[in-house]
Amino acid sequence: MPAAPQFQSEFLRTFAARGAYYDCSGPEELDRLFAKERVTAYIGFDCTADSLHVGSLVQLMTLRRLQQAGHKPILLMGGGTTKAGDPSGKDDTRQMLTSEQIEANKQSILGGIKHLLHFGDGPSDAILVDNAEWLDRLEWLPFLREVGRHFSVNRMLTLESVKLRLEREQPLSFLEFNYSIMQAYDFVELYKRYGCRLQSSGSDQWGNVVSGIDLGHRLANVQLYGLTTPLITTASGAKMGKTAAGAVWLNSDRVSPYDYWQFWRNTEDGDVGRFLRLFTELPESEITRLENLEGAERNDGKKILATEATSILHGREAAGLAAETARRTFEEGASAEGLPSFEIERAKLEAGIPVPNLAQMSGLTSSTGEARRFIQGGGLSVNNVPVKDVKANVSLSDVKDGAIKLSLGKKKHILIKPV
RNA sequence: GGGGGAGUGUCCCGAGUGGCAAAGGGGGCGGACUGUAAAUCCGCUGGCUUCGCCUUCGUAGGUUCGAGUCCUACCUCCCCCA
Repeated sequence: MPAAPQFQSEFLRTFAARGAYYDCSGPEELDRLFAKERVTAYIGFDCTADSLHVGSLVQLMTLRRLQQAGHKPILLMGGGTTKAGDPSGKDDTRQMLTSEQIEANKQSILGGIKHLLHFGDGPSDAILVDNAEWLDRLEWLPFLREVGRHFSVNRMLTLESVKLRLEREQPLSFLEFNYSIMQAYDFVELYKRYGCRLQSSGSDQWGNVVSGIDLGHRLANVQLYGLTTPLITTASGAKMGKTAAGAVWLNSDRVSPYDYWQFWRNTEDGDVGRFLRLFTELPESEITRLENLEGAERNDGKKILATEATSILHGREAAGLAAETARRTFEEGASAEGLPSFEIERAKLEAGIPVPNLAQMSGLTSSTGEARRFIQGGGLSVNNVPVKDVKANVSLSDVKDGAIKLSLGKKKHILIKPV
């Protein structure tokens, strides 16, 4: 990672101090620009799924910080680029999505991140645009003559995303090959429409950002800038936010605020300070204090990280609720109300249900076979007591305080409520 | 258009001689130890009405008591030639 320069402007200084800085085109000039005027900057997100996940959080935080520093963020939804598919970081061609799916994804993504930015007409209010607005309408030959002539295939072949596919002898369709041209075109289009001067992105998009800057010179005779953030990995080197259960999604219907809070609560020791800087807005002095706590006190830092990060995404109330549910569950061992629950007919329970079936029905395990294996490994508990026998039953007599607490390991719990 | 090669457990990579629920990794999950951490060790990592049955090796057929393994056609991809 390149060392961050000594920035003068408020925004870039904070950006770097928070650990979000990776690289930048023309750092001195961009710094002067930020010091002198309100900068319009954009970040694009593709609509490949119905929710973003924590991998995009650094980018979202960048938009938020721009806004807080009085600049103007543009949230670009890639309704158009998604129709091509970004080859970056993918071995295989993505499945082609229909326009309807893309539109539905877009709406869903927006719903999940609405707390993060303030949209409107004010000077530093965020703008929402969809690149399908212009990309959908392009005409093949005029586009090639106006824009395509500025792209050298020789250079495009050296783009990381393209090179990787070629080296691995993985297919790269012509459709995908055009992705970086579209992204470059977006940048110039946003300059023309909104005076956008800066594109921020993850470091993996650097090649595409630079293409946009070049195109700005050629089509609009303007100096555009790029600012990238580092790829966030955990202290043990794993890509953040991917588990077997899937990505840590931002939309609450995929990952509940409680589970989201838990995700941050389980941060490795070595990541606490870094994550507090990146994903919360606490002052540096407080972060320094938290990251220097020793031993078990480190958990205090993790709880604050969890609550702050959850607040930014889901609001302070939901975060507080998640924190309280976690406290009751882990620190008091109680069957806290806020845990996920599953309702079952009283009559069925009265007759007695084998534990593996109940685990499967409630969604705690994906199959009865899996539940059986967990029982054999001692990983499944009823009311905090490990189940010993695969054939064990639960019935009404196991109901305590209106529910049976079924647990998978120490962290996953579900309340079975008879109705 | 011609020639050569590849597609394996739906997380990924990858062995596989006609008897295979299919080696080995990585990743993930569970247990022990802890602090809801890391490291380490152990276990699990197709489904079910589980001492048994069912479904899996690109797709569809065929040969065989038996097919991931052999044959045929098709699909997708890679490489070379044109």
